[in-house]
Amino acid sequence: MANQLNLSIDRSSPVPLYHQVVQGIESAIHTGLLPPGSRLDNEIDLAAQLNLSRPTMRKAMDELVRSGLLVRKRGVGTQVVSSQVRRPLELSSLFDDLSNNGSKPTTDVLSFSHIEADEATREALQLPAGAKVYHFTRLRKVGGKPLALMENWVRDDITSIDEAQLSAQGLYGILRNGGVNFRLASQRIGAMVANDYQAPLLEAEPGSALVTMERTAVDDTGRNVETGHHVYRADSYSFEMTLVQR
Amino acid sequence: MANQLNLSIDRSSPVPLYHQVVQGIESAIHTGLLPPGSRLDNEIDLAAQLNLSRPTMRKAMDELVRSGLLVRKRGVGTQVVSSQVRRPLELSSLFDDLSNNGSKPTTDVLSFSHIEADEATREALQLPAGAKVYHFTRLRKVGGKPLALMENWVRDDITSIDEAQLSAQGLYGILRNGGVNFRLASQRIGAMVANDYQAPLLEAEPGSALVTMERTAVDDTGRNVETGHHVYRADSYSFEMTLVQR
DNA sequence: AAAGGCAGTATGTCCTATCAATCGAACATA
DNA sequence: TATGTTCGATTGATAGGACATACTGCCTTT
Repeated sequence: MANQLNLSIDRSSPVPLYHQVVQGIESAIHTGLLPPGSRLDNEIDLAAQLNLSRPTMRKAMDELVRSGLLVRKRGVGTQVVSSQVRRPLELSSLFDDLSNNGSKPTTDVLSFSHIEADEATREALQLPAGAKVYHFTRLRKVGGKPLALMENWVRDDITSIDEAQLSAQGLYGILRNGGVNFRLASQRIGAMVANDYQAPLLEAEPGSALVTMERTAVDDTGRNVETGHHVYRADSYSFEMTLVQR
Repeated sequence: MANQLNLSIDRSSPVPLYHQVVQGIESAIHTGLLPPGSRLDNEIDLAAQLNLSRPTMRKAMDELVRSGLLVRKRGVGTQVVSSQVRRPLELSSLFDDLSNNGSKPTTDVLSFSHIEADEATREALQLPAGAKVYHFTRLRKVGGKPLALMENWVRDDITSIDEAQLSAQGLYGILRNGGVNFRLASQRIGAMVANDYQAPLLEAEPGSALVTMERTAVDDTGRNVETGHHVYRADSYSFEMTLVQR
């Protein structure tokens, strides 16, 4: 059952070969060339078809398995997951998500200060006593409708931040431009009801449901760069993710 | 800077070598032998110290990077993430999580039926018209306090389920015993306020905040085995996870 | 006809080997 | 002094081979 997924591999491209394969198979799945439930050729044949080594092919398939598009079973084979899977939850910012989605998010900076970190912030960002941080609250709107209320604390020894930047682009964009390479974030998602401060800002009724998210992000040098408490209107936002068995 | 993380690798063990390394480094981090922020020896030296090949060592470190315990930087090295990271969100059930946590969860089966799947369920489980499913609602308590209200639909062509089983153990345990190997799940987390049906069952005030979760789980043959809508008391439950940059 | 064993097939693990890309610091130069 | 520049160190990518293990279906045996 040779399913010709005529991918073209460009060896002069700076994109790693395994990643080209990932993209090729992803698009084959999305275009329907590889329908849900269909079986792929075995790793060795696929590698031979594309003139790749088996480890390279396996690395590509590993990624696809981890991202939830494929399932593998020893002795049997590899097949496309039957249902439409969603993108796994990746390390990205709300601003990026909305922008990639074609929306045009806007940001109101509600407060901005450069202050000495309190104990909780020092704990979250692993800062010594007396260290200063940027502290600000923002209201994110999309299509004129408020979506999220965000409060953040950012260490100040990486790049400087001002109010104008925060209005124009997302926090993660600013920090990336400042040379920060994010590697991971730990976050906690919960729920609460809108209080009298949040409700009018989000143009919601007091007592309506909000999704809460607390996040601390770490860069490639191991520093805790940023921590924040965000709330989202529950009727406009939820977290989608794909979990993969290890 | 040779940090002797005197791991012992047992080549006769059925546990893969790379996984032994993962466990060894994990425990070294948790016991403080590898303090946060410390740098590991380079991959080649580590591999030599443990008499492993570099790819095997790399595979182990890949897992640790993906799980958020290590950060790597080309040309520089690998170091332990400074903060205490939480376990990444894995494919597990609430029952397992609570049991592993030392709690003793109990389950009240509120309703149980074996019915023809409605359209939404057929869509979620990719079932043909006329297929039957198990449908049930459960109330999960821990320490006598209600925590979660769960409604599930399970395809009936894998293993049979009855009310007694559901009272005694978690759904995932039943299905695993029935030969199901879960591979992935896609889920969506949001928020709502407790309605008049949910509130008394959860012993919460109507209008209090609930965390909502919808999940569909897929097994190693690509079948959508189970889908469910769960709500949790927001004051007792939240989702913690670690996101890793790809 | 049912049960058990066997072989084929596919993924899982592990190895040696080599080159590329990138970072940081030491060094040389204007 | 300030600014490039080179180079060692380290991770990233790719190749190809060997053997292990698990699943499926077929065939044999009872």
